[in-house]
Amino acid sequence: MARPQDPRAKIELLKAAEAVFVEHGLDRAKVEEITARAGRSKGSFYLHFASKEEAFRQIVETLVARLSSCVDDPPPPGSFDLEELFEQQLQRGVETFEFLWVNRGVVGLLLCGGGSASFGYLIEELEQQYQQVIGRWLRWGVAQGIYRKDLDIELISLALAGAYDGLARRVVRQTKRPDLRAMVLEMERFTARAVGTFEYIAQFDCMVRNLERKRKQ
Amino acid sequence: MARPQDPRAKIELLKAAEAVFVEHGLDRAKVEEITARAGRSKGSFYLHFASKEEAFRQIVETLVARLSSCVDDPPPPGSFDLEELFEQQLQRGVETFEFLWVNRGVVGLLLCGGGSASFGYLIEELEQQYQQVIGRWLRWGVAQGIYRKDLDIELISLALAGAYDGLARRVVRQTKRPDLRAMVLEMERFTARAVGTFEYIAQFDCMVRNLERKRKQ
Amino acid sequence: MARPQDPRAKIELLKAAEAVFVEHGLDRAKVEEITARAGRSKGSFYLHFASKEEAFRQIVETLVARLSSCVDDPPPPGSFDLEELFEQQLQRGVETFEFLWVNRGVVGLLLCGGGSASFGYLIEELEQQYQQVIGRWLRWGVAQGIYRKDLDIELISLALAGAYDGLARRVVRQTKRPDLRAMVLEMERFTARAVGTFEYIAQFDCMVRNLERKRKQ
Amino acid sequence: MARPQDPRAKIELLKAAEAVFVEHGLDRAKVEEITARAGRSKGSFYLHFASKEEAFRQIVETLVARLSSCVDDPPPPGSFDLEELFEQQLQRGVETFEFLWVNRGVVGLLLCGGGSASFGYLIEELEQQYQQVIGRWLRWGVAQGIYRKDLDIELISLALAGAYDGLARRVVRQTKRPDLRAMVLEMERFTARAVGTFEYIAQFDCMVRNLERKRKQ
DNA sequence: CATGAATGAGGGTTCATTCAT
DNA sequence: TATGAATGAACCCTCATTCAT
Repeated sequence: MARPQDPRAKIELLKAAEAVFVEHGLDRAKVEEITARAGRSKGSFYLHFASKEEAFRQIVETLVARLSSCVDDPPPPGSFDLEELFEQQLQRGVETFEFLWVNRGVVGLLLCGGGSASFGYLIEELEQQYQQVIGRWLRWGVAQGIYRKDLDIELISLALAGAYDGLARRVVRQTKRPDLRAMVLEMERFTARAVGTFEYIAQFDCMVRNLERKRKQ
Repeated sequence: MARPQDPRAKIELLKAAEAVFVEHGLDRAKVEEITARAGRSKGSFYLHFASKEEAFRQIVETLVARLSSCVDDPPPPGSFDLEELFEQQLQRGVETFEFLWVNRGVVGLLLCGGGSASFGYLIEELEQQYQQVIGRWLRWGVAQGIYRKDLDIELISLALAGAYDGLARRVVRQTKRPDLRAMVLEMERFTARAVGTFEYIAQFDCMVRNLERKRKQ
Repeated sequence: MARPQDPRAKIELLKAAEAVFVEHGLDRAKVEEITARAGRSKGSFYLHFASKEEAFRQIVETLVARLSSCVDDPPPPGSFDLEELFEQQLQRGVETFEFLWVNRGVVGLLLCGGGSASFGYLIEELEQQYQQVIGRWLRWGVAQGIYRKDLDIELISLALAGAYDGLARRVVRQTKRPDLRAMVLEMERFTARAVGTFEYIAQFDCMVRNLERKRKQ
Repeated sequence: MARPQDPRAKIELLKAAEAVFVEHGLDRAKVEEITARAGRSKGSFYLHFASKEEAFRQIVETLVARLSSCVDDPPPPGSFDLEELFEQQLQRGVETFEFLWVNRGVVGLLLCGGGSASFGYLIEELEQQYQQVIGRWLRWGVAQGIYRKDLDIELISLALAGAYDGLARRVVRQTKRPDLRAMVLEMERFTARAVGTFEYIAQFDCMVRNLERKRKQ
């Protein structure tokens, strides 16, 4: 019977908070600016968040959780269709980068130490997780015979994680939407050449040509 | 403001400031903690720096300037000894990463958005600069016939800059000094495979073998 | 503001308010805690009280009013039965202390400056009133020839009011119900000795013995 | 070499704080008002006190400590000059009440629950301590044969402590300095009559007369 | 009338910066 | 020049009160 809670309130506050955090970082963001942008009173902020940090945490943790689910482990050993798998991974990659692009504000924040010294651990964990998945793919590729046997997995996964990481940083910094598909494809090609056997490189180029042909139809 | 007499004062303050900035970020760093660590008075800080931000700027700009000089453009067209050049670049890369390692505190700060939303432009400029140099090397390599002709220079330079960037981030985060030389060599190998012609890749492996042989003597 | 319908509401709110005020004092008591304890909405509080202070005032003023009626003036000059009078006063005193004990929460609050600097006047007035009644009894006793003629009424009434006051403070602070009758009786004995003539003291002891004999039957 | 700390600062702040706390109680006192009255900046308050509560605690604990030392235990068994002892105790009492009068602001605050629900324990402890000392004097007096043997020490000490307590409350509330000596003397007389044997009461009156005679010379 | 979401004034505390010594 | 005491603007958060439903 009481005034029903405005369902847009929290969403608008989160949106405003996101914008302000992106603009100023956690420490310089003012709760008052957040609420002003959301067109609400200062007090309303505390109806939805226990503190400024709490709102920040909510924003970045949500993002991290979604980014965390953006990578697949390699399939279990057994028969599989390489071309299909490649297409899947490419699709996955594009989706991920699209997600990054759409959320480039907060992602930028997150990649920059979380806007505050105290949230760096989040991105560190995420990057470590990514690097480990890459490591597993590398080992899988070696086992499949498509990647070179002499890879220093530790170093290469570091470099590859770094390459994707750096790419992500650059994407979120753009002002115009880049051709994300081309970008991911190029990264795949890049990776294939860096770690693939000569045979696989040829096979890879062939897969890419097939893919492009399909798309044009 | 006249130059103060005691030259150690500023150095000690900078050292302390660096440590405190690294630990807490610009916004949460307290001038008092800086001066306390430097064993100086709070007032002395303002004899050397106009403000907290100014000290921060000095620290990061100095670092950026030195990092900025860590890359060489490719040599002008004409004859050159590829092996010597490779060795030079390798050497350069190791030195750069050693510098990063030694200054890993501030570099980490810098890579994390400068510890505050307002210094991100510094690292952005630096990364852009690196990417451009990489782009020039790529074009040079293509012109030399050692890199593949079908490279999307824009994308590849982005990816490579990202890879080095990501590697740097991971290095400065380590607690134990990694084998930097192996790391740089691996990155070179990685790059060579990613962008080199098949011929060059073979030549590259050969160069690496020669190099290792020399080192052992 | 029309009288609200639900009469239990106000009672429950007053009970809850009393508890919360006793626990935290006026300033630190939160309206929300009061309504939560009363199982009502925050808004309902303002249907019954104009403000938090108003509720507080209502609680303490009610108490003060009832405490105010706990003392009798001495009887008019003329004949009277001293033993009966003594018994009446003793009874009255016990009832008063029982009332204090039952309401020890709010009484404690009231005696402690009203939980806030702004309600001290209430207790001051009450204590002054008590002191004056005591003064009248003293004068009456002197006139009756049962109290010593050389009493400094002003001072003695001050001391006696203080003694009862202090006793009240101690009673409301107990966790177990003390023997209130013994307490009041002791105070009466104490008073009798302090202000009575030697004759009256003997008479008093006799009255007490009679009383105790009656009670045992 | 730096600006020396103004030695009056803390004292002035304490004085101002005392006044403001007395006026409004802990919760309603504003740090800003304290510093304004002390003619200082708001920040200066925090150079001397960790928090508003801390300043409050300092003020009341100091007072309690001094009040705590205002009572003497009875002398050890053995011979002693009763008149001298009486004179000493009278003197002691007068000094105590003079101290209360001089500090009537804070004492009033203290007696009113410490101005906040959370400091009540201080006065409770103090009052308990006083009551115990009174109990020891009573036992001593009984042992000396000057107090009646049938005293309910527990109750009487409660009543006496209450009487002094109530007196103190009334004293600190006065606007004009009362005749403290007369007051204490009357309390002594009051006590003597309440608990003394008939013999002692006579002796007491005699001591008082001697004392008054001495004073007039 | 009853509800509880929304409001926003208010105040404690921090800390960069100034400045008297 | 060097010091560190003093300053006061800034800002988070609380909570009494209002009011739309």
